[in-house]
Amino acid sequence: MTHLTDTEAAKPSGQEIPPAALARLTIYLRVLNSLMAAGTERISSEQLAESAGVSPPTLRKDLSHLGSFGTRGVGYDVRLVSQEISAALGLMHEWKVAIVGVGNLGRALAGYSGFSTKGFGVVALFDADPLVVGSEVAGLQVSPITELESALRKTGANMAVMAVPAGVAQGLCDRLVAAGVMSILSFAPVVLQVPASVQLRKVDMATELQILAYHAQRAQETENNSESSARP
Amino acid sequence: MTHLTDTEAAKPSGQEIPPAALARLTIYLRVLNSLMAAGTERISSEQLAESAGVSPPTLRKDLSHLGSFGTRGVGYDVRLVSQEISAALGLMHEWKVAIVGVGNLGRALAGYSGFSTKGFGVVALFDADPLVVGSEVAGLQVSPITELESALRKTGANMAVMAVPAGVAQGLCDRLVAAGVMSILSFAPVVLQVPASVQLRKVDMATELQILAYHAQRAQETENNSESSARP
DNA sequence: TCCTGTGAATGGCTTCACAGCG
DNA sequence: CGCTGTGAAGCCATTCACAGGA
Repeated sequence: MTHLTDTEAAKPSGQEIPPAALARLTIYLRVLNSLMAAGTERISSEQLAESAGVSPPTLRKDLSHLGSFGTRGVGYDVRLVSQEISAALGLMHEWKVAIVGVGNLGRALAGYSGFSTKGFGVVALFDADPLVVGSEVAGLQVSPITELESALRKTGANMAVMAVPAGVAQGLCDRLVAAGVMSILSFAPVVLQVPASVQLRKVDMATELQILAYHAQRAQETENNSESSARP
Repeated sequence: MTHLTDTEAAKPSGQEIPPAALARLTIYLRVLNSLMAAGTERISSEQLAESAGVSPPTLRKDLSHLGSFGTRGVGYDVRLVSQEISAALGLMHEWKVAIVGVGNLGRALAGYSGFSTKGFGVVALFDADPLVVGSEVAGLQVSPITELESALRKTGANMAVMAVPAGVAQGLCDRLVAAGVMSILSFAPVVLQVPASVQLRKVDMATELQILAYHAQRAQETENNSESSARP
């Protein structure tokens, strides 16, 4: 009753992939690609699951969201599964990415080799600093932030990565949205408000470290407790 | 029946905080700290929830994991809640962080101002490149990777951030674990294998972009379908 | 009366065991 | 016979509506 989009009901292409499964699919894709580079042609769910750090049933269930393309009694064709995941994730054509903010982080992102090999191409760089504007980074000339809208249109960028200070993030984010960018990845340590139609993802190092600190503290407390409370 | 650790059942201090709630708590903390800097002393769950981008019930439930320190009919004391979250996350004492890999990314991380103000201090930098070793980054001298173990011991680092190429990540990770580091944040685009006792978190830009691509593709397909399918 | 705190219900993810096909 | 594919069950977390106190 919930999904009315099935025209044939043969392949689950209209189904939405659960977020947790989606994140894992990207991991499988990476493992498969490195297997392919190493010349491996076939792999079982058990081996692939171990390489990806998940349980075999989880792996099979995740792949089943895309369809059934394994060979029973044998395993998976590495190239085929890689291709199917790529297709499901929308990586068959290249996405054009603009990087906003060319500090150390922006430079690191611009030079990230994983970009070009995996369906993403950096097409524009922006910065507000006059000393940085005009310089060449990773083969691209840095544009002034004043030209954001025009350069986005000219390059046809449809994704943006924000590597800017917290204070200016929301303003730039609004400009990106107004310019028609529907997918944004932000490294700025602030909560950004965007319309529901825009996909926003956040990478936040402070959050990650704080989560680690929480677990580390818990581990220490448990240790202390088991020291002092020698009693079942 | 599940939790047998309650000695008094008054304050939920022995309870484990659900992962999703934990991640949100770090966001609340950031919002609260910026409110505090702005001089705000009180805030309602509704306002705080909006600033953090969550629903009010979610916020209240999350905070209830730490105890009850709001005033009914009034709201929350900004400073108090900030302090409680900090205590729960283990941020009352400073964690000593070593950064492994001083490329553009490592440099960006070393210079990240959020570190010092929020319970984390960078105490050591490592790199394999002889050209980088010995140089000063963010007020610290870069040590050669050969001195990893000795420098970790000397500085008392108990957390590590890895900003290294995929190929060398597992080897360095093993060395960190062997040296007693129990909390690792990795930016390397590979699946790292660690003992269950070690907390490993991963930040993966490729994964984030791929997830964005998936949603962007879905949005496009939906758009196309509603165009062409006037009626099957 | 207001806003917080929480118990109950919903929904989704993971796990399991078995069916299905090469 | 081996390994994949999947339906069903169990479990966990989030969500909601209401109770509870200042």
